[in-house]
Amino acid sequence: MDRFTALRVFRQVAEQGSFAEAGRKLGLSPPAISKNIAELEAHLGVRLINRTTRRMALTEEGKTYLEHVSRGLDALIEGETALSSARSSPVGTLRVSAPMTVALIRLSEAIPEFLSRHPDLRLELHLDDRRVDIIREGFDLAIRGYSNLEDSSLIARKLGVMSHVLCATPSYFATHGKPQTPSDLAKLDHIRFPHGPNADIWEFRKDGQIERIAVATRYSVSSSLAVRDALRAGFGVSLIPHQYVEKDLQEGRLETALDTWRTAEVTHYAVYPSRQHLAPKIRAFLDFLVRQFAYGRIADR
Amino acid sequence: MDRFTALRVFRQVAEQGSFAEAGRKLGLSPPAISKNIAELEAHLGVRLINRTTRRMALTEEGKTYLEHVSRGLDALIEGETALSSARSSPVGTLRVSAPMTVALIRLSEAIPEFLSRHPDLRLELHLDDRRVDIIREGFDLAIRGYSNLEDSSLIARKLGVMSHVLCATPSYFATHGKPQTPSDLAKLDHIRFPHGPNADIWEFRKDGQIERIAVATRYSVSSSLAVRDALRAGFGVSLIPHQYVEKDLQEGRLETALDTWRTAEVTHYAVYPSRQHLAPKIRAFLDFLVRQFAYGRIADR
DNA sequence: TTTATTATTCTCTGACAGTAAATGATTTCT
DNA sequence: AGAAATCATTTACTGTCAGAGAATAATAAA
Repeated sequence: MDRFTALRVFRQVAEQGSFAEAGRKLGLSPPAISKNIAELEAHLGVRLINRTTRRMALTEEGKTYLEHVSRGLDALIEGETALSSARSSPVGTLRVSAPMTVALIRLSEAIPEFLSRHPDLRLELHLDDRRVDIIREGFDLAIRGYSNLEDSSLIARKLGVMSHVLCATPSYFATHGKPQTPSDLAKLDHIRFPHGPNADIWEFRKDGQIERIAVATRYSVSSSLAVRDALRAGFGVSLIPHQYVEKDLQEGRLETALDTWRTAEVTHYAVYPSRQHLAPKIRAFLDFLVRQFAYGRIADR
Repeated sequence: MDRFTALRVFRQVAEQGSFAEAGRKLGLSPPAISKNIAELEAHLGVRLINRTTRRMALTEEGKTYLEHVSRGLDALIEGETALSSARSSPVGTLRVSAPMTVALIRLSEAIPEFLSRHPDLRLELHLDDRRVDIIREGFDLAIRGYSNLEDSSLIARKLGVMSHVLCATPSYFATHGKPQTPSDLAKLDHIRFPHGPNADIWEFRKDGQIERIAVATRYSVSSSLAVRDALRAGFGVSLIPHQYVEKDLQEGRLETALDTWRTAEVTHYAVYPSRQHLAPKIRAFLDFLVRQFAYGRIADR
């Protein structure tokens, strides 16, 4: 028996005082009403409605049951309406995990405007270079710089690719010699960034040819911004996203090398649990991300 | 979709934190759990549970929905338990309609004991010689002295037969002459009781022979007890249930006539709306009635 | 690695909710 | 008064759907 409709029928009948009228309101045939009431009574073992063909009245038990049923149905319906706003517009709290540096470079400036565009949205942005378990920790979305996450049942939306450049200060190159081939790097000091796929091996590609350099380093630091600081201080060379050192290159603080070689790339993904019934708040943030990274790509020029 | 089970599944999954475990508790297979959740989400257009094969967590919307669902289901379950007592023992208020005189003769003495036997029962006994519409006026049961009520959809339980006697005061018979045949009644004063099938025609039967007397009367009164009072005052003759004048006959205040003729009978019925899911409180009162009328029949001897 | 558990998809089947037509009962209209 | 209309219910009947079973994919633990 479909209890839910039986209960709705019961309430409607009680309100209308008529089987036929209840049937009309609910879009059901009179036999359906009869059957629902009869089955509900059979299930409860209690007569709810005294009725002849012409008159009907709730029994005492029917009246008490009706009160509970009404409260129950109202709560359930209220629950649906509570969700209807979440289904149609971005509301609620959005929990997002993102790597520190990406967030600082790509997002943090634009977030205030994003939030002011969605006044009913609250954002919890957790900046963390860890690879978080978004289900366990309850994140709606995470940004990741890993490319090999297609296996999971999660959905990964590609946001953009960050090309890396090899660079150091002009003076460092002046004293240690500017490398002409990847193998020249062996003589230099490497600053290591432990996250990402290129932590311990730097790859350089040109014309189908691949050179791999083992990273030997005295300084490993898990933030690209700290890597940049070390570069600026003239400590050595490193691979770093072009974006992060754009200004330094323009203003001559840093200098690139091996420009003709293609090297490491980091592809950023937005990862979220499911494509089905994607909440508008997630949808909105996804769109925001895509826009931000697209804009960033132009700035990469 | 069966919303009721879907909601129960949803709550169980949320409580257990596992689809499989919820399935075990509810006696459903894993696919059934999956499907229920998926269909519920489809109906709402909202993702309620983020899940991989190994981990699951309610979404923000899922959490708010769960609260409503829990409240709703609790109310419904509470409603069922509220009825369970009414299904198993006589509790609540019992509304009964009965003719004044029958109630006084057969019931009122015994009712206190009946009520003390069922401490959770309240009785509203409406004494009214009217023929009430038990559905419209919300009675659980009515006692009627009419025999021709088999047509209705109501249930009629035969309680007992009251035989009538023709009587008057000895002095009345002395002055007006004691009737030897029904036709002798024409000369006497008739006290009329308007309810019942024998209001205007008195029938007398003997040996397959039927005599009918048209009642011509100056005094019609709708209570048998008032008829008795008029008889005692020597106003005339009347047909009255033997039971009502038992003492008067024993003590010589009244006297019967035409004893060899069979005359009017009133059959009393207990009438109630339905045999299906008969409430214990009604059941108990019915049993009480049957017992009372059976006892009364013995007293008729 | 293997093994075990979990969620999901697919296919299939029995049950069942609903409809239409017919019946019985009662009220209201003419 | 009778006739017509409305109402609840019963009886077939049908299309749908909820659930089980087997198979698959994903993940965690041993």
